[in-house]
Parts: sequence; C-alpha cells; structure tokens
Amino acid sequence: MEKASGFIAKCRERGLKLTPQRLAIHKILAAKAQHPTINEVYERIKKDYPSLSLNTVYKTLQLFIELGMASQFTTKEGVIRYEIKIQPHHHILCLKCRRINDIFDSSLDKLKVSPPLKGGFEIIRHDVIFYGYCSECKQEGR
Amino acid sequence: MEKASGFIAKCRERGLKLTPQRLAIHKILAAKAQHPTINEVYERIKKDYPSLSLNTVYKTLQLFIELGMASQFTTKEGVIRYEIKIQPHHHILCLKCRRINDIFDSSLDKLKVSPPLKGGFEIIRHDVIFYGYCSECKQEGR
DNA sequence: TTATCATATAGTAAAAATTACTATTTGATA
DNA sequence: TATCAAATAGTAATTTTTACTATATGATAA
Repeated sequence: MEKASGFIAKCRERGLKLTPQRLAIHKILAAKAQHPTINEVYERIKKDYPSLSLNTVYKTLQLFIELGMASQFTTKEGVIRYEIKIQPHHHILCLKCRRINDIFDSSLDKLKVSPPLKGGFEIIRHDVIFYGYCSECKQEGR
Repeated sequence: MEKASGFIAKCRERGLKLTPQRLAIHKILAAKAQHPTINEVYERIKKDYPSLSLNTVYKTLQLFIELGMASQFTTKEGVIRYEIKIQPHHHILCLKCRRINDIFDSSLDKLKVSPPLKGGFEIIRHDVIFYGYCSECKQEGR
C-alpha cells in the first residue's frame, strides 16, 4: 500500500484540489497489486460514496494518467485496467481466473532491441506481459 | 504478405465457409505489418464491398481469434488492434504517429521469469511492447 | 473563521462502440 | 441443380464513453 502523502504533495504542486473522490480513487489504485477496471473502481467506491458519478471516475483516471501518476493497460481480451505508477514492473496474467500480478525483475527492465531489428526507432520504454496459470488454477487442473 | 492458401486450408479443415468477407478480412490482416483497428478493417473493405456489415467484421475477427489465427492487442491509449498470427514476435510503437512495427528477435522470445519472482505461476507465453519514436518522427523533433 | 472564486462533481443527455436478433442469402455438398 | 446449414446484412438494443451544465466544494487570503 503506497502512502497517500506522495499523492497529496503532487496535487498541491499542480494546484489540484484534494477531493474525497480523488483520494478514494487513488487509494483503490494504490492498494497492493490492484489492477481494476473503470467499473471496479466505481463500484467499490460507490459503497461508501453512493453519490459518486461514473463520470468522475473516468475524468479522474484520465487526469491521473496525464499527470503520469497512473497508467492503463489492456489484457488480451480487450479489457482496460488501471494501475498506479510505481517502480518499473511488468505483469503476469492468469488465463483462467484473470488475476494479474506484478513482476519486479530488473533484468526485464533492461531489455534492449538490437539496432538492426528496431528499424530506426528510438526506444523510450517497454512493457512485458506474461500469460499462464496461477498456482491455484494450476492445481484445479485449469 | 502471407499466402491465403494456409487460411483456405484451415477453413476447410474446420468446416468453415469460405466467404468473400472472410477472405477480404484475412487479406487485410495478412498484409505485411498491418495492425488495423476494427474500423480500419471495415472501412478498407467497404470500398470494394459496400454492403459489408460492421457486424460481420466483429464476428469474423472474433472467429479468427477463437481459431487461433489472429490476436488482438491494445495500445497504451486503449485502442484495440488486430493482427494475424504469424511467427512469435513483439511490437514497437511510435508514441507520435502511432505506427506499430513488428520485432522478430529470438532473444525476446526466450524471456523467462525466475521462479521466486513468478509466484507459482506456470507461464505459457509472453508479449513485449516497446514504446519510442520512429525514425521519421525522431527527425521531426517529435 | 468567513467570503470569494475557480475548479470539481453529479446528473443528465448525447455519442460512440459493441452485441443481439432475424429474415434472407450464399457456400458446400451430393 | 437442389438442398441445407451456416453466414450475412440490416436493424435494433445494449453497453461504454464523452459532453454539457448547474450546483457544490476545496483552497486561498482577508
């Protein structure tokens, strides 16, 4: 669970208001190993803030992304998921239960493409996604 | 450009009808380095087959995916793109013009996660996406 | 603590993307 | 060439995302 203090500082820096909605959305994303969809964010917060608007969730997540505080990625099925920006990491997705874990592996962070293969591209960053079966689904024989 | 004959054979095997729509969609995907969105597929074919239904494009692409002949992936912006299944490869995406190139690099195909980091997962496959600027956009100073 | 003001929110509506449904058409087979 | 199941187009329904606006609220400074 990431501290909210960093988030608060960032909002102050940028002159953004610290609303309960933003704090709640940040809290969901910052909880360890969360990769919720828009709707999951909305539904979870709605329990405590029934007046929350889905609109606000959309706009807040977009804001977070613009600020570089969060990012979205999409699974093979085309489901868009969100996560907070933390240290560089990659993902591993269970093909059965759809659970997504983070992988922190510095060797993956260092991947390079040899010049003849990258066709003149200047590479800024990269993501790796592994697909497989988690320990529970593996036992159930899929 | 991939041969259509493989596709035709695959359809016969599975008892699928060889319709002009399917052939056209396959042709678009099979053209070298194409990663079109649903709408791009639809618009391009509509020029020659004005009666084509968007519905058919959706269903055909889903079919191709179920058959393991195509796959979808999504860019950071959440745009879903489709491609034909060819030899294992990865992607490099220009952050400015959104062009997507394929990378064939066997060392990337061999990526592994060390057991302590994969948390019990059994890994089946993986994808790597690089982000950067292509040679043209690089020259334009982004 | 309170007044002020720009920003954020909720609520509604509009637009875009995706899926469902069905009558008709069409490819494959004999 | 006839038959039949499967595929298609067209339409409608549903879902997802975005736009718009009046109201509410966080931040600031008096």
